[in-house]
Amino acid sequence: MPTRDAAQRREDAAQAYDAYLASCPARQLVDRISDKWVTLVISALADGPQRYSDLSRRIAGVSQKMLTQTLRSLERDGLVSRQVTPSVPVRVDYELTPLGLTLMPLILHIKAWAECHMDKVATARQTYDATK
Amino acid sequence: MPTRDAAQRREDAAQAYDAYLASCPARQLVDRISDKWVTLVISALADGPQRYSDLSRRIAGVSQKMLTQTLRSLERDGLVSRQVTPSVPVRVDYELTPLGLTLMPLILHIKAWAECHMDKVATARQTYDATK
DNA sequence: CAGTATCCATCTTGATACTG
DNA sequence: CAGTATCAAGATGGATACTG
Repeated sequence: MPTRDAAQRREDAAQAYDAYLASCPARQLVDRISDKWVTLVISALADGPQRYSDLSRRIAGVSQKMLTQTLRSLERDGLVSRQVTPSVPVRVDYELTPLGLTLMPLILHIKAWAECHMDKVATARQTYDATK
Repeated sequence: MPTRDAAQRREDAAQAYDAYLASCPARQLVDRISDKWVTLVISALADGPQRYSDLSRRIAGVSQKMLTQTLRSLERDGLVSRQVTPSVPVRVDYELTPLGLTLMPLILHIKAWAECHMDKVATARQTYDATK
């Protein structure tokens, strides 16, 4: 009789994996930019500081909840800064931080790859779907 | 009375946004690499062809369902090829396609950025959480 | 203007069991 | 070995209503 059954081993593997995930910086970044709205917000802010209402207009289709949530998480990660002007009505501007700016080229590279190769991906999909 | 109420306008915006999403190649790519397992599978395959069982062992914590699902989607996108050897028991090897290989440098860049800057992100998170 | 709070549908994920 | 099928649970996101 083994000291560990299959379920136990699987649990161990899952825990080891979680630890790996938690310590893997690339994984964390991917989790970050993989958010549905993060890249859109960063792209929008690439043109300079924007007000909350500007962002919600530029990123059509985003709900207040998601926009706020995305901005909060980016602010928490130090990628975006938030500045409140206590006028009436209140005005809030968002801006990429220096750290956020270093992430920009990365997103541009992704865009460039996509623009070069996504047509091939689309073709591959059609071929695959037709074959299936 | 306006010809469109607020709900109507929001719906229009959402549809326009969907159309934008559907036609935006960068968006599609982000959707692709943002998958929880895609980057891990591609990283694993960076070292060369791997069998299904090898992959499931290297990417500890992935369920059969998710591994299969991820491999299928990558195959569909033309990023990974699947080769079946009809022996007994059957053997299946997965390998990056030329297209998949062009995606590699991108992922390496992401890794490089992460390794350089994620400590700052971690610090920013701690500061934010402490302030809050 | 710039949010917060709540509810609810849906999508995703994983555990489990079974198969050629 | 390399899957497929099914079901339950948690995460996700959007609609809606309200506020300093």
